[in-house]
Amino acid sequence: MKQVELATRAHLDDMFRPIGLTALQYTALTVLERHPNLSSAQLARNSFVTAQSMADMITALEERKLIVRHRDPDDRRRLVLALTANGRKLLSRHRGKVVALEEQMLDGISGTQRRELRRILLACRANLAEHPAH
Amino acid sequence: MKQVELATRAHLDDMFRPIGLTALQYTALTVLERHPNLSSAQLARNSFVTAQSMADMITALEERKLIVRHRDPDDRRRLVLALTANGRKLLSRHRGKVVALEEQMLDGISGTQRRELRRILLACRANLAEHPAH
DNA sequence: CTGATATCAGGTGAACTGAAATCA
DNA sequence: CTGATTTCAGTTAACCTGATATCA
Repeated sequence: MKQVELATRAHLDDMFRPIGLTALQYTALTVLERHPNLSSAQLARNSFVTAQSMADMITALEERKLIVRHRDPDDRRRLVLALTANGRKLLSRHRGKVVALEEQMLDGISGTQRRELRRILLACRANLAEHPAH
Repeated sequence: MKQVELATRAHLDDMFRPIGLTALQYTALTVLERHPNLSSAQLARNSFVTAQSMADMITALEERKLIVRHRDPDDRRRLVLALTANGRKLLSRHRGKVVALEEQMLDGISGTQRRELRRILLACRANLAEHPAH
């Protein structure tokens, strides 16, 4: 599992190095695309990392003008995240290459098996979250 | 994939923190158990990392007297790795807990599906290694 | 000479803990 | 007061590149 993740990240890092983005930053953007108006803390929980870990990435993406943050008027503690037009443009510009990489990784694996893989990974994640590591 | 790996490592790190071992160090020991007499460079390739990255871990394990290194008489460049009695004892002492964690992670997933998962992960790794990220 | 192994030195990304401020 | 969010500061594990020495 780790080796697949490592290899995938190396490929993605190569892909995004020319535009100065890491694999994880790109991934965070795609999460924000699917789930708009998350706070940094929610995004961290979604990614199973601490709020502090997520903060660095958020700051970098904000400096690159790919996301913006604004206070939630209903809960003034929360800083809601949103993609900018720049962020959306960047995603659509690179989506094809990322899909192609996914296709390379899953070459020879049927649609049924891909759905099975997805289901099993989600189950593993849930099973490990039940008795959290401390 | 990354989240499952992260959660697994967090659990393993908690499990081995009392004896001052990281999850990856434990994993390296299990690899050496299954494949005795590997060199550090072979172990690195096996794990898809550079020889330099592996070196730190090897040094730590040697200092802990869990492995020993000795020159291969047939090829005096190679430093062959072997588990010590201490290393083997440590593995057998903790195997049960690690198997239990694996069981927790795979709870509700059938034997057939587990074999499928393994096969797919190996295929993904091979597919990503074909056009390496330089 | 080329290529593999090991090692030394230095650097980075991406996670962590701890502590403090803000606010529901 | 308790609990969630955000932020500041410092730390760590586990990677990396580059250079060098040994040896097949």
